Amino acid sequence: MDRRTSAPSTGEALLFLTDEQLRQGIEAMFFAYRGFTADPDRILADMAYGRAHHRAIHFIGRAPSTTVNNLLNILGVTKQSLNRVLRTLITDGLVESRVGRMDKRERHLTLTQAGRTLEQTLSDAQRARMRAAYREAGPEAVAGFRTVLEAMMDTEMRNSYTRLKDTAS
Amino acid sequence: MDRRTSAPSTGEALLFLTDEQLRQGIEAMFFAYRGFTADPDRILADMAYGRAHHRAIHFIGRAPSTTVNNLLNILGVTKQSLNRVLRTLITDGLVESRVGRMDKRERHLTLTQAGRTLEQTLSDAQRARMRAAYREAGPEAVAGFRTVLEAMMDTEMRNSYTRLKDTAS
DNA sequence: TTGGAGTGTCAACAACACTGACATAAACTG
DNA sequence: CAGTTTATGTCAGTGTTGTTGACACTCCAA
Repeated sequence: MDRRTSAPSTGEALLFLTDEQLRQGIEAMFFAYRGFTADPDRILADMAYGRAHHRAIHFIGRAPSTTVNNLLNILGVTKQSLNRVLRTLITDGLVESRVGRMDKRERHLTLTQAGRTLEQTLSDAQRARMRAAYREAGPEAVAGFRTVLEAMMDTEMRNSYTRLKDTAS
Repeated sequence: MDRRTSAPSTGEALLFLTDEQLRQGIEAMFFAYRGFTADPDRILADMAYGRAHHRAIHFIGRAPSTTVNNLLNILGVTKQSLNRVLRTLITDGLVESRVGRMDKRERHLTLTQAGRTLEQTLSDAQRARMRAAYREAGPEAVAGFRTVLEAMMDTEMRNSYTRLKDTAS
């Protein structure tokens, strides 16, 4: 292997990473993400929905009764962009929007039964691919996979990610 | 909510993967990919270019003298979509298009000096993040990361990926 | 009461993907 | 050579998803 170590200033091992190694990682992310989204995209193509709808449905299903603002932070888009998506989902009866009890400005978003059904269909497809990849790679690889991905996130995204992970029970 | 998935029927290692574990992997991909593209996106936002230009520049720089058709296969977009991007890059003097010697129907694409400069700027930013993530995660995690990503790709993409990896030397 | 936060909406626009149709030149094939 | 296929370019139209900017409304808190 072309990995060399030298006297580290801290306690950590000092990793020398060639541009070539990094570029392979970059390309791996590019090609893998295409596969990652391919299955839900195929399903959504037949409906009037796209990837943005999938994301909204996923995170509403994940954290029911979440507010619009919370969803905005997770998705990292403008409220105008999210609103367009939410409006279609609400009028199509996939998402329910309830005025908050405490703070009546807030809207709490929950999947309807139809929304849960679609969410299930989409995530079944995505999980199937993820499961196959995990099985093929093995548990140690999966742990490494998760570790690198977490290190690659921006701080705020890592916070969102961790918060979701911890509220999972 | 600790539903177990079915076990593999063959003699492979028996991995029990809960829906929750898989969902965390899905969300990790989502958040990490945002970070992955954030730095080049920021740079490109100031110019008249977007992510599509970055991808074209990356793969032309990676495989100089590649043909349009080859690039189409790698990027997985329509020729109309790619052509729009290539046209701007060529007229802006970042990419050179030469008629093939053997087959004069083909156009061979190469980065100009200006193109290489931009490519360097963009990939420096992306590599910096990748390097930081790799260092933080450690070599075993990196190996696992790559293994899982490869397993997640569609077959054709994995072929493209491997071909690029092997021609790197 | 005033200021600000949370939300919804309108309009305009840009990036990037798609389909469909057509044109051109070169290469291949019978 | 004639006909077909391949590689590429281009035009026109459309859809999804993102952006700004502006404005209105409700409600909370100082």
